Amino acid sequence: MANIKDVAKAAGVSVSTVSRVINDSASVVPDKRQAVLAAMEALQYRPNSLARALVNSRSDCVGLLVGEIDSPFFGALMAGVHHVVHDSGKHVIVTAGYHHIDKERDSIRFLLDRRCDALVIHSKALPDDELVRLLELDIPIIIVNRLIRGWEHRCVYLDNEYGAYLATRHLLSKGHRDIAYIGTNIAIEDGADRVHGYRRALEEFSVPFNERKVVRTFPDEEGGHNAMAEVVSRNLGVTAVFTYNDAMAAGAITMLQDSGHRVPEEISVVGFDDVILARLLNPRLTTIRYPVYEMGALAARIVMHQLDSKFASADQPLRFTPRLIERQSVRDAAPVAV
Amino acid sequence: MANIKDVAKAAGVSVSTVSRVINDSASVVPDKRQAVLAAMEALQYRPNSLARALVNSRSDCVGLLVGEIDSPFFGALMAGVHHVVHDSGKHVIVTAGYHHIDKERDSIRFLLDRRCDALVIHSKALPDDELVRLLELDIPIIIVNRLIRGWEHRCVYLDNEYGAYLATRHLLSKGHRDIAYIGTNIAIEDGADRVHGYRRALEEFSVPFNERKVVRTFPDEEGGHNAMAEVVSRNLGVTAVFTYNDAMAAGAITMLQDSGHRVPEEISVVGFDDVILARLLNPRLTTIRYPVYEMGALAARIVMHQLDSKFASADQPLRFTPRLIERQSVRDAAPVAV
DNA sequence: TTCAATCTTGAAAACGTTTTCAAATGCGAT
DNA sequence: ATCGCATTTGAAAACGTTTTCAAGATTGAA
Repeated sequence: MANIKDVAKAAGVSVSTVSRVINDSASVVPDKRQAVLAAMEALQYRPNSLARALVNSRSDCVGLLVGEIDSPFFGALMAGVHHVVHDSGKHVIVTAGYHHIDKERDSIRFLLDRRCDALVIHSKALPDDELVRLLELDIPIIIVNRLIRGWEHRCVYLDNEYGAYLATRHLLSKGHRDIAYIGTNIAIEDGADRVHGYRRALEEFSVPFNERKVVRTFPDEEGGHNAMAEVVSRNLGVTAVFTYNDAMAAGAITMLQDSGHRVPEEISVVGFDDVILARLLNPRLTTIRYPVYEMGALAARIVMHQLDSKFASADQPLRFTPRLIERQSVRDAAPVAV
Repeated sequence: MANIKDVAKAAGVSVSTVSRVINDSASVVPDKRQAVLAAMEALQYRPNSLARALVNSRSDCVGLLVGEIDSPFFGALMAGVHHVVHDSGKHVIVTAGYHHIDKERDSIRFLLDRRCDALVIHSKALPDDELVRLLELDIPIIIVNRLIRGWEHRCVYLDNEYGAYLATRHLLSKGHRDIAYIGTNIAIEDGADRVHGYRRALEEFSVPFNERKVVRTFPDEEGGHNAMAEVVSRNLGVTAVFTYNDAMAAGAITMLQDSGHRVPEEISVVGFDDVILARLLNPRLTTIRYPVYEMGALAARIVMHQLDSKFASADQPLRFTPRLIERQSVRDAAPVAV
């Protein structure tokens, strides 16, 4: 592949001149400029971005760490980040941590080694202090979907407690009193927050919390399915279920329908996230809207602005408030229960 | 951030020695090695991968171009590629083309400029000759989900015609004779192939092809919804629908259910792709399995092997055969029709 | 103790850019 | 023609690595 020297030689000028026309960083007389342009075209020359990044110490890349690449939730996060970064003429490098501490660490190392100009990080597994050490680096970094005490200004997050509270309160207001919670078995903050929200709503309605009504499994469809089976087998007289995410809700619904229970006639279900899936399920899922696309976009806008104040600053609160999306998976509490 | 010189200074050795311990490319006496290791640790040194890539002319990155980042189909493709590339200790850089010619071109440029060692490309918009020009470059490149004449050995693709044939034949074998096809309005090879498969099955059953029974819209849920509405409004006595992909099938089903039609009792539906969604729809969607994860993994294995024959070669045919997945969205043709 | 063979080491060149700096050129005014 | 000034140019250094090469140190045998 042709390099800048080849172009210089072909155009009969020095490499400096070629560099100048590439970046038009200084004036070059018209005929030389033409010669350079022609040579670049003829040789199909493309500047080596690695060399360029090396000398500029700027790679024009924003690194993004997500949980999985293959998930609607992270898909929306990636899309939000991609969108604003591309609009700024920069690029995104995505890596996935699969909620595993070593993989998350490796991924962040990779992004740093690649000399990304800024980072947007979604980490579930890394401990706070390790993230803080990152934040102390002098590159723009935003943490998404997690709140680190003392670093609120660097975190774009959702009020998970309130989301769970909303969901549970909705069920309670429909007359449900025996509400199961299907949670994640990954030890992660938002998991704990959601349990808190669930408990707070219960308390508000003077419904005693019953540990047996909460089941924790892996937060995917299968996990939801298994958890639901477990709840049913416990025979707790449950009339409603609130799940950690929509995928688990989907699994729970499938399990219920397969075992002859009608949703929502017998059992109401509320999910969390409002991924595309939620609208397509049958019954359409009542859920908590998690504006993850917007949060990704905001995180990206913030780092872009920190990188270069020519990019619009995002004067928005970093804390997002979830919202209840009522669809068709909730009914008034029925006498029949499981 | 500390560089190799700082480490050398701190350890009291030359940069060459540091480099040697980093890569253990040559022997270094134990005490110096220890000193270097200690200095690296103390300075939190991480080699600059850009500089490294520059001199090695090897970036340890595989570039991947997909259609959208936020889609279950491409999610599976990315996951497949990610998986094998990571297992080989290399990294993936993903870009999205959004089925737009300029964006696809830019994305590929970006990956090439970044000096990716190899490329896996899913392109809908770029013309054949432009892709051929890429294939002629001397870096490993595999084209996914598209067949370029004369370059079969560089394309990992699905027999789309056969998939559509299978779907249509399934419907015909269940007694359906008035079968609508909801296709994509994007001018792309696989779109045309699927129409062919649909027509071939029709011919085989001596059912005349009726252009009015095919509606083309944007290949997403909304497109499917609109297309279905259009089909219904045409009053063609249709008893079954075959759609270009599962998202369109979801949209079509939603439209039918909202307008009081029962699926599959009145209308049968068959999708294409078998994304996660298909299993979760109600009724669960009968569809054509598109093994996109496997195809991504195969493409990745091939380029990895071309890069370095120490990676296992993938002795597999590059052409994948779709398979019918029977679930619950198809019934025998009913007398009532729309 | 000496010599050759082997190990270990550091200086310097290379990768492909951008940028600084000083030299060369062009131009208008005298 | 000459001077001064602004414009345009190229050589060289820099970015952070790896690698080649030759020199220096060490070892073992004679």
